[in-house]
Formats: sequence, structure tokens, C-alpha cells
Amino acid sequence: MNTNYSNIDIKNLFANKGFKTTNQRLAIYKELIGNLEHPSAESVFEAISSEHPNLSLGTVYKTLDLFVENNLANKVPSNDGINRYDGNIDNHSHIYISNTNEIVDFMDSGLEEVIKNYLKGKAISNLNIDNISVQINGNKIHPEKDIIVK
Amino acid sequence: MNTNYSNIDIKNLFANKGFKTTNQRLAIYKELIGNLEHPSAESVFEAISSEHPNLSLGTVYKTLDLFVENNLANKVPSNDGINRYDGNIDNHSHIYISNTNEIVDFMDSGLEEVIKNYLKGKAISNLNIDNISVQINGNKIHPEKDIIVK
DNA sequence: CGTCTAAATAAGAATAATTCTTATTTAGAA
DNA sequence: TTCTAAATAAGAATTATTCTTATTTAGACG
Repeated sequence: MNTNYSNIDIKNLFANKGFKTTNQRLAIYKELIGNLEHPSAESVFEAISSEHPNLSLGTVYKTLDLFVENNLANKVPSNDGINRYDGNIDNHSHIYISNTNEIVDFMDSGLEEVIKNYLKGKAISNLNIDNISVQINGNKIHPEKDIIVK
Repeated sequence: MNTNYSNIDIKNLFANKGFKTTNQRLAIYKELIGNLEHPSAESVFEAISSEHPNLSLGTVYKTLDLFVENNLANKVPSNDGINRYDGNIDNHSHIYISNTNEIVDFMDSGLEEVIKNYLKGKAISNLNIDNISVQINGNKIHPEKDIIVK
């Protein structure tokens, strides 16, 4: 995913979706695509509120939902009751780490391919499939260190 | 999964985990394993409150979390901020249906096998994997009808 | 470029889900 | 049967999210 958008690029992106570009939306969008940790509305707000001291938390909520509705972001299912968002709209999977509460991207087109092929042999009637992603649940052996996928 | 537990069976199950059997816990557990729709705390409460008029919603919350801690249930990640629970602790996958807000079980040991095999070729360092499940996101063509997997 | 207006925002009130507190009740050990 | 630690009921408190409304602003249009 290219996260190296200029303000002009983002402005065009927004215009194509039919909504206005505001400083708030620019800041929220840039934070979202730059933050790979699947932030909550609250953490997006905290990350940018020093540069945007008048920003309202309600605006962050509304704006993130606007992005989701317009396919500029996705919600990431969570199991602690707090909604988290993902600026990466390419289909990918997630590693849920229970002892750190992290949700780490697992990008691997081969995996999605393998699953799609397997499911071709199955008939699931009455369902339009939008996308498939894998949830890998686990815990970090060394919580302070990163997970490295090779 | 055998959902045909007698009260005695459940009592033993609880005793083995080291906690007391109460009427509330029996009712909550039976509702949880009998309800395949991944209920929230609220819906468990509603389902059994007529037979247990003094039951407190807080007790349902506490009890469901007790079950999760003791591996008698799992939390199901959701993206509407409401925690949902699953009394089926066998590893399985879920179909998330956006237009009905349902979460439907997708039991298929072959699928988990295919994924495990694929992941054997990958090195994910610093992670203990507990389980892997697939999230199939889609929407029902006929919302009032069921999804049938063959 | 200035004007205008629908759209967006700030601020904080309202709501909804969940957790916490404490007095009372109870399961099950002894 | 007694006793006590554990569990519960009730409702207050907290937290995440949504809603309301007065004010501000992006950008269309002249």
C-alpha cells in the first residue's frame, strides 16, 4: 500500500468520493494510513490533537465512519468492545496478540489464495462473499519485541 | 460439539475448573451452548430472565467472562462494539453477515488444515499461535433465509 | 476574488455497554 | 447443621459512542 500521499492526492481522493476536504479529515486520514497499529478513534484523536487543539473527538468518530462507508478504511473486529480502524484496504489478515492487545497485519496473498481455492469446492448458498481474512490468535513470547514474518 | 449436557455434567465441569455451581451459572451456560447465534451478554440475559426473574445483568457479564477465562467459551470479535460469546470452543470459523448482523458458524476441519499446512512454510517468530480461524465477510442475498454450507 | 449555502465542526449533553461497589445470599466444605 | 469464602442483586459509576445545536468553513458559482 502506498502511504506516501500528498495533500493534493488525498484531496482528490475525497473529492472523488464526493465529500469536502477539511484540515481535520486530512489529519485523521494521514494518521490512519500512517499508523499500522489499527488505532481506535480515541488513539487517532490523541495522536493528532496536539497539532489540532480544537479538534473534537466526535469529529474523529464521524470521520472514521465516513471513511469506512466510502471504502477508504475498514473496521477491524475486536473483542474488547472498542472499535478499531485500518487504513489499509487491501485484503489482508490479522494476528491478534492476547498478551499485548495488539493487532498486527499479516499480509500474504498466497494465504488468501489457498483459502479461496479451498472454498471453491464448497457451496455456500445465499451468501455474497465480500472478502476473506484469517485471524491468527496467539500471544507474544517476548512481549516487548516485534513479531517477524518470513 | 455435544450440547446435551445434564446438570450433573455441567456441575462436574464447573467443579473441575474450581468454581461453584449456581443456578445462575447453570442457566447461563445452558443458554450459551444452546444458542448458536453468538449471543451478547444482553441477549443471554433476555433469553433466561423470565425463568430467573432475580437474575442480574452484571452477573451475566461476570459469568460469561468467567467462562472465557476458564476455556468454557470464547469471545467472538465483532465490529459494532458489542461483545459476543461462543459456547463452542472447538476451533472453527465464522461468516460475518453485514446486512443482518449475524455471525454464523463455519465448521470445516479441512479449511483449518489447509491453512495450518500453508503456514508451516512461513516463519512467524516470537508468536505462540493458540488457534486460527477464518473470517468470511459477506452479505445475504435473501436476508430472511438461512445460509447453507455443503 | 467575494458571496453564499450546504456541509462540516466543536462542545458538550445523552445514550448504551460494561464494570464496579457493597450489602445480602448461598454453595458446599467440614 | 454450621460456617465462611464465594457468588449475587441492585444500582451507581465509568467508558465508548452517538446525538444535538450553534457556529464555522469549503468550495460552488457568479
